[in-house]
Amino acid sequence: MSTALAAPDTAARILDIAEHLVQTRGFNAFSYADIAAAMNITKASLHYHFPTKAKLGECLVERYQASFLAALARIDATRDDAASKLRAYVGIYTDVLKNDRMCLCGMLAADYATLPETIKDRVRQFFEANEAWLTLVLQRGRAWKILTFSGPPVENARFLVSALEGAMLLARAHEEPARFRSATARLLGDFGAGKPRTVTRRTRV
Amino acid sequence: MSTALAAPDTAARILDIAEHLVQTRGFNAFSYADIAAAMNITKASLHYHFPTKAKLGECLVERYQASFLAALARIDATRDDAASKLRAYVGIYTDVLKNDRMCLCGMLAADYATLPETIKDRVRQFFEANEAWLTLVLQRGRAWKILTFSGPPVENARFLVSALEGAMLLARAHEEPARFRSATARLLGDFGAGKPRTVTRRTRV
DNA sequence: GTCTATAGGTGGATAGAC
DNA sequence: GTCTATCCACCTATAGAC
Repeated sequence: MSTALAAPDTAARILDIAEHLVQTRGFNAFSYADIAAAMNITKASLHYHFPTKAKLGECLVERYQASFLAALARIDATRDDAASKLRAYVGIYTDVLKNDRMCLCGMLAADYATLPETIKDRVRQFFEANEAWLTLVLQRGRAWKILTFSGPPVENARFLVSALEGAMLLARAHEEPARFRSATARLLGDFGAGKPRTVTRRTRV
Repeated sequence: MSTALAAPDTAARILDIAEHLVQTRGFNAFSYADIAAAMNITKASLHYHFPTKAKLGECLVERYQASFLAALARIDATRDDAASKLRAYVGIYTDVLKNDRMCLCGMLAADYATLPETIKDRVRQFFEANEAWLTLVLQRGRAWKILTFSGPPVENARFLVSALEGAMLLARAHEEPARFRSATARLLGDFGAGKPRTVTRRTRV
């Protein structure tokens, strides 16, 4: 939120680069050497800021979740109805994919079995926070007759998260971001949160 | 299809173990040493059967796709209506997850950026074959008024695949296979392919 | 086909100078 | 905070004996 143009501190820059590497390659497919090369410093220097790769991973998820929760708070502050909130939520994922990245925690979910316990815990916590927020949005959206869906809100929230993560995963594998747009349009439509005004044309049958 | 009880040949056993490792840990988180230890042979012996890890990966996807296509052919041969076919298709994924495995190609989709080109090609081919089969099922299912959905069949097929992969991914991270069941029930219901008779109880609102 | 032995590289991590 | 230098474990892969 600061308007200062000061260069980010070293720890933050390390996290930026590591985050990008994990989101594109996975936790087991990047090394301290990769980060060091990108920053023009040595591997040893990295260990001063993050003693182990496990610690680095923990900080990575922690920061990612904080930034995600901040985005959710902004949505709550700026969007009135549940449909608009849902569209904004999907928009977060869309922005992530725009940079050819997978969701950090979606990627870590694939690496899950190989992660240190501390990181596993934080990944689960990330998804639970997402589901909790979505559950509230769905509950209220249905109560106010803005959103339409059947079944318990929490199950629909979980379905939304997994469908979005899966759509990101496949869109990346096909190198076709358009597949993600198609999936989200369908998802939002199912919940009665589509945006008919800005849709270019609606395919019929 | 043979009824012989002969021990599988070495190459096949290697593939079995490698497949399990990739499905649980990912392509970059297993080594020849892991396979060698599980088989009580040396790493060098593995290289006789699969000269490089890239070749091993190719054979892995090739075999997986062949077995998947065979399963689809069995569905076509034994199931009449599109709804039943769709449920059987979801059943394949359910069986994979039962062994605490992720779909092989779903896992490789996460590792995608780090894969050799030859494996990338095969992964995409796997998903395209799935989408093609599903597209046909959806087309005919709607034509015969057995399945209900809106939009082009191919987009719905893609949505199904990505939603299933995402549901597997998240169910594994939460260590709760029940989440996958919930997601598939919802998916099948959306397409009018639910199985109301065997559902224990249907949650209402 | 499987072994021993080894090459050549990279992984995360540490010690200690500056 | 960053460096050089180094450690040891592990990686994929090969050569050549059996």
